Amino acid sequence: MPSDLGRTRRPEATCPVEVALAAIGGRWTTLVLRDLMSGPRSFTELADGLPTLSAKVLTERLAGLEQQGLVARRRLGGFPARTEYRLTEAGQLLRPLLVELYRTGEALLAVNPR
Amino acid sequence: MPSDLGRTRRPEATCPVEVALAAIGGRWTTLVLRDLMSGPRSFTELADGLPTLSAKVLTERLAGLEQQGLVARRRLGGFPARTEYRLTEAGQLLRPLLVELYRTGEALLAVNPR
DNA sequence: CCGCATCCGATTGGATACTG
DNA sequence: CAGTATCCAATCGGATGCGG
Repeated sequence: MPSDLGRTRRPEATCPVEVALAAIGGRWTTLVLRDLMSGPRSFTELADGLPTLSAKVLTERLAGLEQQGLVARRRLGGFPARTEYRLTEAGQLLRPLLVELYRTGEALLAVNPR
Repeated sequence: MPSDLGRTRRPEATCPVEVALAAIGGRWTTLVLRDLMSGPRSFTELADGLPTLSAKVLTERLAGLEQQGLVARRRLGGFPARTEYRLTEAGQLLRPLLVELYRTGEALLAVNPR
């Protein structure tokens, strides 16, 4: 955050903060990212780790992340078909942010427990 | 992020990550927080800094932040009435997260420019 | 100055059923 | 296994107008 405090007129897609928010935005997204942080996963493996997440939303999240260049899809032939999802180099950049989200949440809970 | 990778079944409100996301969630919220980071602001000062933000949404954001204990409201008597909003101690805890959001966004833009 | 009330269109996420 | 296709309820954010 340089010295442009208080100057932004509206949320712009090119603002770094907005870019980062877009990456982690949407329900379940941080959980999907967390699972991918520990290594490549197939569609079903991800779905199994998040049992109450519908296939539609998982598809949407993965498509969004792929479009942002954060996740790469790899179709593996054979039958049954398999698809492997893994974080790209760009996706790895999100790790410190997820850690900071966790850290901040813990600090908030310590101050103001529920 | 301890070793509970891949275990969460659904987004739970008590998860630290969800707590942090709730704090910064919603359009404009990070911009409102950024303006408050540099000191107390009145309703109109905040609105002037974010000209395309409707009063309704600003009210909603401030009410939400207040309910989470991140922002404190102080009514100043006199006429016209004045209300001062400032970050609480808990709200100050969000500063490193905002910095990290900015940092991460910059890094993403460097890898994958728009 | 500081909001609240109301309405409304758009987006979101969940449920369900079906396909290559 | 890995999705797509619909449909639907709920939420969200923007616009406008009024009131303390």
